[in-house]
Amino acid sequence: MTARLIEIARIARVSVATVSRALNGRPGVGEHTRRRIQALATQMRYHPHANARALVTGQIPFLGLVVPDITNPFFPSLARGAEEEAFRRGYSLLLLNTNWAPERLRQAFDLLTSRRVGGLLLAHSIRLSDLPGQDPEVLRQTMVMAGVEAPSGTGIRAVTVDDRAGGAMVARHLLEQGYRRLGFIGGPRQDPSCRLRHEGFREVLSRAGRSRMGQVSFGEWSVESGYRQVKALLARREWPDALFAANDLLALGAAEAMREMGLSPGPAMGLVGYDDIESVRWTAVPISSVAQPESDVGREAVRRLIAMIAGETPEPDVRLLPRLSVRASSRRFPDPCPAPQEDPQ
Amino acid sequence: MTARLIEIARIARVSVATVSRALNGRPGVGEHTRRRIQALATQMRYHPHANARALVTGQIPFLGLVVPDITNPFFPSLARGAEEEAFRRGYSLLLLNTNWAPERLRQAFDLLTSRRVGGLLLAHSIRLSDLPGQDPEVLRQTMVMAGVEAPSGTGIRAVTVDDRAGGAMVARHLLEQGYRRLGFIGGPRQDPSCRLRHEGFREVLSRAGRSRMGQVSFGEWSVESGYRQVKALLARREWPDALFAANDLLALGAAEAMREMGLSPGPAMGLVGYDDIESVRWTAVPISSVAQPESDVGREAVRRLIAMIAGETPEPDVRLLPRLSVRASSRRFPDPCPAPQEDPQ
DNA sequence: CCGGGGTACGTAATCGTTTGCGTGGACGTC
DNA sequence: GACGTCCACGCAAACGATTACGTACCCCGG
Repeated sequence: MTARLIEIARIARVSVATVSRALNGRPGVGEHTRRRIQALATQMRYHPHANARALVTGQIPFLGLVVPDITNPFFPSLARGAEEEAFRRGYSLLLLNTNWAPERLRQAFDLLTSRRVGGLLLAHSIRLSDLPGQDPEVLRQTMVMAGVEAPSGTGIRAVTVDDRAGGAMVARHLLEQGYRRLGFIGGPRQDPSCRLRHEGFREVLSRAGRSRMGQVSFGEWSVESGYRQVKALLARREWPDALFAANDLLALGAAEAMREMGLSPGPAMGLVGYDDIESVRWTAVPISSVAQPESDVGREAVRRLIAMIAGETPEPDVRLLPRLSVRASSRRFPDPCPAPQEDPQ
Repeated sequence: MTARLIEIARIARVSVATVSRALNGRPGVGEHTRRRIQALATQMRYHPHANARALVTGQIPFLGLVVPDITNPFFPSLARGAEEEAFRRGYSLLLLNTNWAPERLRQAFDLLTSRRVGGLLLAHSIRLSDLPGQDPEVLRQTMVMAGVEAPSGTGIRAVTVDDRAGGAMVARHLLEQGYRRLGFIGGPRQDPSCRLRHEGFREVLSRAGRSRMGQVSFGEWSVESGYRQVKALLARREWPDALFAANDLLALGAAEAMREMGLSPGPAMGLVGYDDIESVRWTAVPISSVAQPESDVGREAVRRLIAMIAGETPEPDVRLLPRLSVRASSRRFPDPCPAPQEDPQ
């Protein structure tokens, strides 16, 4: 048990009000007694009771981070950035792993209404139907989307990554490397990320001449799907000479399919993935991939959320830029000036 | 703003005490008024104010999970298991990422003294010197180690994974596959995990005949170190015909070194790693590895922590068993009866 | 000598619950 | 008809802080 305010007050022969003022640096306390009280407090190992303080001030020093699956490597980095920023500002971060269960998503909002958290960071794609009977005005003031678009029309703040720009980067890179016909394999056709990555990719290609666009195919976000899509693609007459896989799982499956056809990613057929997960560095031919600034997403989202809770108007929404990690799977020419070791361990 | 007890009370024309009793299912309320109040509560969207309740009951519905780096794939799985179990029991899980800074570790304990959390899950190797001036008795009642040994002599509860058994499994597997001289490459010599994995490995070998033990070497937990250790090993006269890398980063480096020497993991030279991170599935030759039951560690640790907080005596410490994922890097003979697809995506 | 203003502190209300204790009425028993 | 029991409910004190307001005192100017 740590000491209470009242115990310090009794020993110092003053009222609790004075002790509170002294320790919080508020005016209205003599310099002498202030020192005396502070000394006493550290000596008695006083720590303010966070709950009691929260009850009266109305400030809740907790933020909730809602993720579908913390095991997915995108989220730990996001969590790391968010946690760091939150702690710096005196907040603690709650982890909520919904495991994709709508039920768990509801519980996350309950945390808001039961005042366990002061705000919510949603790194979880949601539909409007997932917000049943929540006051939209409240949501707008206590929620920030992190890494996903806000449901349209809700006016909820969001910090996202520019998927369209990512897709465009890939297209430009592949063209620069001299690839001629660029194919695309994706996840679910209606998934926003998938759609935007595809659009960015396509736009660059159409500016470079329509003939550059190879086959396009969609499926799921899985290794298996990547494998199947590539197998199907390579069964046709005309092959692309490079592939953009809209996520790294797809890319891993694609690489495997290519290998089985006696084709290895690289000069013969370029391959670029998306997300830059660890695994793509360790395939037989390391796979190029678009890296997302997950930590920054977390950090920026927290900054906005805290500002909103404090009643300030947060900075406007941002769309952070991804970065392309070029590896052997999409290098047609040996690097002219060998860059300083891209993947140092 | 959600409704308060007092507002419900006014409308129902009863006292707050009655409302509280009605909603919490406590006796002392007539069946009729109880229904009336419950109906009113749901209609008015009442949610109890967790903080206020916590203040009077003294129960704090938060647990802290302290990890050095959530980005390390061991911890998300642990966090997942812990979060799931905690939520099931009505607790929320705080994420504390120390980033290895002792300063941040101190802050974690402050959360305990300032009553922000009711207990701490430490998935973070610590020394006694990291617990400065903490009352050891308090720690024993509010902390559980998860995945790491407790500092000896502290009597702190711990849920760990049996590293010695893991090492032994590897040795037995390699011998079964017909490998003759087994080498070992490790992380820091004084690291407990490294030491135990080595001991388990060594014990099995010495029972199988001293001659089975090849070279042993230590370094750091990194790809780079694995690479260097293997290069050094293969510079000697007598080669082992299989290697146990005490963690997967080392194994990845080892595989790379072997490849550079024109040697690929498999029948020619066996290789087994430890931790079973995603990346080892995607190397040119997929690498066998010892998988740890991280989720179970988290879950079991939470169960014990909650029991302790509730004043019950928790179940005794456990040492969970790891599981070996056999892949091509350590298969000398083709699988006689092809098991049902080990790594389905 | 009186009054005004500033300083240093205490008193008490407040945040939203839970809970021990008191009380009035209905009901049953002798 | 008096008395004891129970039940359903209200009253008020907690929990541990913050903070508006009141008050005693000192100092200084007119």
